[in-house]
Amino acid sequence: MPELPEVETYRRFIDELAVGQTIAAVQVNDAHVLATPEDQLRAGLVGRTITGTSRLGKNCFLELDNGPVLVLHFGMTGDIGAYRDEPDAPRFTRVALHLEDSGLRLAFIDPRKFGRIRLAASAAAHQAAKKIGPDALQITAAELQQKLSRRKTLLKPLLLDQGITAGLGNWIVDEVLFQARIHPERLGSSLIEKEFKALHAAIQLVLATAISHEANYRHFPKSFLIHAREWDDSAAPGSDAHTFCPRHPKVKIEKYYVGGRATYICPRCQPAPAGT
DNA sequence: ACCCATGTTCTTTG
DNA sequence: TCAAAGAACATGGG
Repeated sequence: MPELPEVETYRRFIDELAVGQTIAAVQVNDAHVLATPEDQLRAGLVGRTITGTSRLGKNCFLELDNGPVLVLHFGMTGDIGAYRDEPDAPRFTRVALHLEDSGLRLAFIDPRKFGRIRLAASAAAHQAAKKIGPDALQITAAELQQKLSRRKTLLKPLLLDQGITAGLGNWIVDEVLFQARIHPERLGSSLIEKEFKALHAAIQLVLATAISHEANYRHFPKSFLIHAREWDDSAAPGSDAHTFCPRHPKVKIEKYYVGGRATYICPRCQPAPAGT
């Protein structure tokens, strides 16, 4: 789940729960998710007060009263939670921050352990170190066009590249390209100005919609492609209406692979580029 | 038992 | 140097 809208939802949760709180202890259940050595992490966190939160793409930052930030990246299966007593700890809690004032524990949950927790000097320093581009909610249409228009690479991998713009993941890129009516295998350099505008508008639309529903895609509008994907294999036999294009009730959504990632398109809305 | 999976990063191949 | 595919990571769930 953790693409930009999920991470923004987590950030808001953390902001309400943890800002103003002092970290009493750092509980490490599985050091695998630590990108900063455990002793350094503990030294940097215990006794510090969380002063605020921010987000860049899929990264969430907890700002600390002495300057550095705690960076959370949720990988493919990361989540955030809170609990009071250890028996109530969510399954797969890998790290927990004990909050001094409320007595709550903030849980970093991650079954598959692709997520990472680290300390960085600042959000900007982390952005530079990881070569992360502008946040997908902040990037302008002109900036996006400038970054894509000289690239002879398939559009879908370009949009997934966090160095171009940060926060778009596999499901969202498919949704964005569907809303913009652009095929994922178009080359960046093949788009015309109008298409860049449509692409930028679609990014804004999809992210704003997802955030407003706290990333609960089951509540997304019927005009969204995601229903074809999510319910693809969970639908009862015989009820396959959701596998058709929201705009073309007789056109089946197609699934195939682009850049190794499962990709869903409407072949009518998103015509393939010539030569494929 | 087998196959798939939301992300990132490295390796290989062309 | 670039583009694209594949693999690796670690594990749960269908």
